[in-house]
Amino acid sequence: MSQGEGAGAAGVDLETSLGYLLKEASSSLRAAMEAALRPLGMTVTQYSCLELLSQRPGLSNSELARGAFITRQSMNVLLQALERDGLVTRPAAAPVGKALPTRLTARGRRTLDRASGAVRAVELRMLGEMTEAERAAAFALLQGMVVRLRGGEATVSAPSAD
Amino acid sequence: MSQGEGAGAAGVDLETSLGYLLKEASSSLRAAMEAALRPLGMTVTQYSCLELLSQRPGLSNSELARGAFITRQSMNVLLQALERDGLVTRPAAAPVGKALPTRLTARGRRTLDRASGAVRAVELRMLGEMTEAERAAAFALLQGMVVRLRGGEATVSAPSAD
DNA sequence: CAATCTATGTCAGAATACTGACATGAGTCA
DNA sequence: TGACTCATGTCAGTATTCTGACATAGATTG
Repeated sequence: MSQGEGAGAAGVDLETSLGYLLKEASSSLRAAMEAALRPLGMTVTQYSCLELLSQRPGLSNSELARGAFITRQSMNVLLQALERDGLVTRPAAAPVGKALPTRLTARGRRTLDRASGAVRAVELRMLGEMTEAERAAAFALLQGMVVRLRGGEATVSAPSAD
Repeated sequence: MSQGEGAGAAGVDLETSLGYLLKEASSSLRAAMEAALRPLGMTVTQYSCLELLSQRPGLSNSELARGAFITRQSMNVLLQALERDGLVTRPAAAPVGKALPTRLTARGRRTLDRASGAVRAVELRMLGEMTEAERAAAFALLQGMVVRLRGGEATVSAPSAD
């Protein structure tokens, strides 16, 4: 049966699997981002958090966690560190409910600006010579995969970001 | 200017970023695989290791680590557990060099067979109604990204054709 | 032959993310 | 109003992965 080399029938052929290649691409991207952010003393997750806050000010801890694809507990630890370092601010009390709207400080924005350039360079390198049509095709194909994997769930619900 | 909502010029627009979408897709795939493997009491990394060993018997610890996109130290921890549970075997002494060729046991193969079906179902769901041409296109596009990301690190040159 | 380089396996500690749990605030519904 | 459900923030413990370090085996090089 599939006991020798060729395990392509019952299993997933790693040579041609889109899932495996997707993981490889994501791993490569993460490694490249880590290398680009290391000189700035920043991790990928920290950058993701700051970038999210830049484009969607006032996101709560849970919303940031979903946007960075980690749990809200992990994001909470990260936010506490960022708050301690003066990169973000959170009100002591929630204006409504329990959600604490987080915002970048001036220092946080400056830190993000440096990192954002490095990350954009990585993304540009990744895109390379891809044409606009190819980028659009890749975007559509990946989006389709996400939709089917999640069963048609939305990504990050964008609340009224003031 | 770019400090409010629309930070599309200096940074990376998360709404249209292929990198962000790539991370989202990988996260979705991992979550789906975890959900599929949880009933079997197996993690994604464990499955990756067993699948690699099935298709490439005799891979060493370091080779498995590269194939699963983790460090060889982490893979070593995983292999020790798999060996303890009787799913894989490693010779006590290296036949050549220091590399220890790892192989699946009968029990490991049975465990993998169950998991492999579950994972293949996830991949099929991810592919959905994609045509063969679309799959090939996605594969080629992702492969290109990997090549460019792994390629130059200091040189952002990337001789563009346009 | 000897020195050097590279790759590997492994141990130990640190960093990161996750699961479990609890209390709180808001919305829903009888 | 009161019970119920859901989402959130947070604490605590666990699990996984990473970085650093060391010794060893083979290849390379002079």
